[in-house]
Amino acid sequence: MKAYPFPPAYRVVKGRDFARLKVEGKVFRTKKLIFNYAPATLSRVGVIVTKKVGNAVFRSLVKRWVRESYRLTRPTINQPIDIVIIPRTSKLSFAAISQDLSFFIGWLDEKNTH
RNA sequence: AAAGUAGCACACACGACCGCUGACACUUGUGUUGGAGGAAAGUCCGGACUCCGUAGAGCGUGAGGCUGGCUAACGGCCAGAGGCAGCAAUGCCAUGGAUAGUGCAACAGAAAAGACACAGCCUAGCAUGACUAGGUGACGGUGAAAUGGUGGGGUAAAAGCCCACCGGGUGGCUGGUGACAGUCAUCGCGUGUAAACCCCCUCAGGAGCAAGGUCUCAUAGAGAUGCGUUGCGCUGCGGCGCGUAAGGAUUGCUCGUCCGAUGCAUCCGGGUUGACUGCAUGAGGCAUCAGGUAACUGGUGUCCCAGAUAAAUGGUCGUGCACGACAGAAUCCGGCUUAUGUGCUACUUUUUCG
RNA sequence: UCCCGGAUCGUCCAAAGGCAGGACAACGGUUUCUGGUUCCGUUAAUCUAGGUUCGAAUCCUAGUCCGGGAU
Repeated sequence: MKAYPFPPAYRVVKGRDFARLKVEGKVFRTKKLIFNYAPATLSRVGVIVTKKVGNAVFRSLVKRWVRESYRLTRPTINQPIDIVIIPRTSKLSFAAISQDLSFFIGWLDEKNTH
């Protein structure tokens, strides 16, 4: 049994889903990331990295960081939810992304219990 | 040792665990194995490949431009010629034609391509002048550029007018495949700009993988092909003119070509979304032998080496060091250009020591 | 990914290879008791680097940035 699998089903892929999350979803912001989220039947994640973040190499690295940190924190999500993560700045690191993501999930958990 | 010139190589490595992605196996969720670059970049050139049969012919337009070779092709590469820069190693050059023609050369300057006028110099005349006639040709605050240059002879004053050397044009001879070089004779020889128009030579049909092809699903009509018919006037019954229709299409224009109004018959197509395909065995890599100064070519052996589609290479730990620059494939190749870290080799100049 | 177009004062536009001009804006003055209007003046630019040319915003080459089209 795999501990932290991350198959393609766990990703937001369709352009329609991105548009739906943008219109119907709610927004949560930290200093470095923006989270668009909405309830779903299966928890999924998507990443949008704009050109102001950096060049192609760095954009691709940021996407890998986001996916890796999501893969590791996904078991802590209690309610199924779709998330689109949008980095806001070029001052990023893997540690910062992980910290913000787990903070967002903790905030979400607390909100649902109340 | 310092400064410089040219070329080549590498692009953090290894191991463990957790993940991503292609292929192949079988026990269908495991295993084995492959997984970014020298520039993947810019999209600046050249091709392959695909579609457009209204893609033909001519003109135009665009690109290239010393010579010979290489190449699928090129604006690329190699070997040379000439010129420029540098003490040198070496580097750079859109480098055909300015007597085929046209244009332009601001300001300044007498004059900017017409060698004339103006100013000057000289001679002659008598009216002795701010004069007339003739000779002369670059001397004259310029200018980016001034009618080949320097020196001498010559003359009334001068001038390729004459001579020597240098430069240039034309013709011959020699060497070279050739660009060109050398040499002899001859001509006293009217600027620059062709990255201005242009002339000459060479090349180019257009669009681009979001090209193009196949399938599924839903919706509802339009298209293709073939055959026939089509008005009026003249008539020698072959045709001719007018009209429908002085129209439309053909990715710059012309010619040429095609279409057209209506009836019948036959056939079934179009767009959207998604999937598959195009799509990785190639003008391929490596080794070696042969030919060639070289670029490159040929033979033999061997290898298969990314293929995604919100888009695959990351995270953690350990060890080592130079502590890791520029930077991410998207149809594929050959170049060019730009960005960029480290190391090595050869050569040049200068200095010091032996 | 493929294919196009552009870059001139702070802004919007001009400019046959020969002094970069106009409008608005800004600033200073004039007029007014003050402000506005009017009038006068000033400041201010050729995306960058090379090349051709006597001379480049203009011609050529390379780069940088911005914008557009094709799903």
